[in-house]
Amino acid sequence: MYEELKYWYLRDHKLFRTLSFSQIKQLCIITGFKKASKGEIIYFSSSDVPRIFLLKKGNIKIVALDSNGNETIKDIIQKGDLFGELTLETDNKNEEYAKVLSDDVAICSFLMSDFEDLLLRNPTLALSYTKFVGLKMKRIKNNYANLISKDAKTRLYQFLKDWAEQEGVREGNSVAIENYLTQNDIAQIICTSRQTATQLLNEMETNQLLNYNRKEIIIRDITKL
Amino acid sequence: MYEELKYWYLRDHKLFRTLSFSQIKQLCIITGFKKASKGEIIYFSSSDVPRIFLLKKGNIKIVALDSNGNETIKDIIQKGDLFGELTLETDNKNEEYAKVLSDDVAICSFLMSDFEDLLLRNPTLALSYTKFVGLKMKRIKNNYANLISKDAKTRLYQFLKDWAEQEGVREGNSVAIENYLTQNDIAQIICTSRQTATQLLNEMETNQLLNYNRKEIIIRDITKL
DNA sequence: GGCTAAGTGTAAATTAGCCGACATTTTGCT
DNA sequence: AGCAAAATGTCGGCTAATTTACACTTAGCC
Repeated sequence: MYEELKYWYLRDHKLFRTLSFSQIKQLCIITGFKKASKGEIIYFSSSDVPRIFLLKKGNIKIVALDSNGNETIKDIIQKGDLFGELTLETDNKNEEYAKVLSDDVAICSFLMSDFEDLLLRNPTLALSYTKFVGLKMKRIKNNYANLISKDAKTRLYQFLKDWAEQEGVREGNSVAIENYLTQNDIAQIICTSRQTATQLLNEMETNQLLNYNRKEIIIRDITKL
Repeated sequence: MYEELKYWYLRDHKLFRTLSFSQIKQLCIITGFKKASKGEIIYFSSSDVPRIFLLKKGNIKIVALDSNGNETIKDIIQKGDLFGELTLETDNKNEEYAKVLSDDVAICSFLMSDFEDLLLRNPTLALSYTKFVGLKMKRIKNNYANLISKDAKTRLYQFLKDWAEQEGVREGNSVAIENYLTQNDIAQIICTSRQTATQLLNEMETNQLLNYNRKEIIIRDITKL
C-alpha cells in the first residue's frame, strides 16, 4: 500500500488524534492491509502472530464456533472500530473468525508487540487506549445485562435503538438504517431463534413501528421504541 | 491510617509489583480506608469524586437497582480485586452500591484522577492496567456467554466450578468452599429464580454431588461437575 | 427464651419462546 | 431466463423455568 495512506488510516482514528503527524510517521506500525467482499471469511487465526485490526470501511461480524459447531455472533464491528486482541493478551483457545457483512471492507492491521511498544513510548496514548478498552467493556456489559434480564421483544427493541443510534440516518423522529443483516443474524445477536425474530419484526411492521426489507430498516418513530 | 500500611496495601497487589518501593512511596495515592461488617451497604455514589477501590479483605457484591426497584447482582468482588470505575470513565446514570457479604471487609480507595496521573507517569503500569482490565473483560464475557447459551443447571454447575477454583480449599478431588452467599444470591448470580436454584441444589445433594449448608459447601468430586 | 425476619423447601399453574416442519419468496449464478 | 440456495413466513407441540402460594427452619435480637 502507499506509505502516505498508512499514516492517514491511523491518523483518522480518534484514538490516535493526540499524536502529531510526525509521530505517527515515526511509528510506522501498520503491517497489513486487506480488502474483502461480502460473505468472505477472514481468519485471524491462533497460529499467526497476534495482531490488532482496524476496520476502515464496511461491517463485519465476529463469529465463534463452540465445540458442537454452533455459530455464535460475538460482536458486530463497524467502520472505525478496532478489533482482535484488544486486551493485549493472546488467547489461543477459541476458534473465532470474521465474516464480511457489507459489500466490501477494508481492514488494516498491526502487530500487537509493535502496538505495545508504541503505548510504552506514549503515555497519553496508553491512557486513551485504556479508556477506549474500558468503554468497550462497559458497552459489552450493558448489552449482556439486557440479554439476560429482558424478554426477546425488549431485546429486539433495544438492539434496534442501539443500531439506529450508531448508524441510523435520522430525519425528525424517523430513522433509516442500512440493513446488512439477515433476520437470522439479528436473531443471533439478540440471542433468540430465527422464527421468534421474524415474528417480532413482522409484528412491529403491522403495528406501524417500522418498515423492514432486506436493504433498509426504517423506524417510524424512534421515541416510541 | 499508618503511612507504612498504605504502601504495603498497594505494593501487595500484583498490578503494582512492577513499581519499586520508593516509587510507590512517592505516589501516595491512597486517600481512603474503610472497614465494614456483614450486611452493611457502601455507596460509591455519583455525587462523590470518582474513585477506584481495592478490596483488601472479605467479599462484597455489587448490586444495581433498575428503575423498577429490582436488584441485580453485577459482580462479586473478592479479596485483592479492584472495583469501581475501572474504565476510567465517570458514569452517573446507574445507581449502584456494594453490600458486604463476609463478616467484615477492608477497603482502600484512591482518586481516579490521581490514578490517571500515575498511569501517565508510568507507561509500564498503564500497559499492565490495560491488560488487567482486559482480563477482567474476558472473564465477564465468558460468564455472560455461559448465562445466555446454557440452561439453569449447567449455569449452576459452572458457577460452582468457578467459585471452587477461585476460593475453594481442595483436598483430593473434594473442594470445600466457605459459603457466604444465600441461595437467593446464587440464584441472582446465575440468573434464575430462587426456587429453581433451591431445587437444583437439593437435587445435587440427593445425588451425592455436594453437601450444602449455610456456612459451607463441600463438592464431593470436582471432576464430576 | 421467645419473637420476627430472613432464608429454605415444595408443589401446581402458567407461559415464553425453542424446535421441527413445512411453504413461499428472494437472491445470486451460469 | 432458469435453477439452486439462501432468506423469510407461519404454525402447533413441547419444555424449561417463572410465578404464585404457602409451610417450615434457622438466625438474630430484645
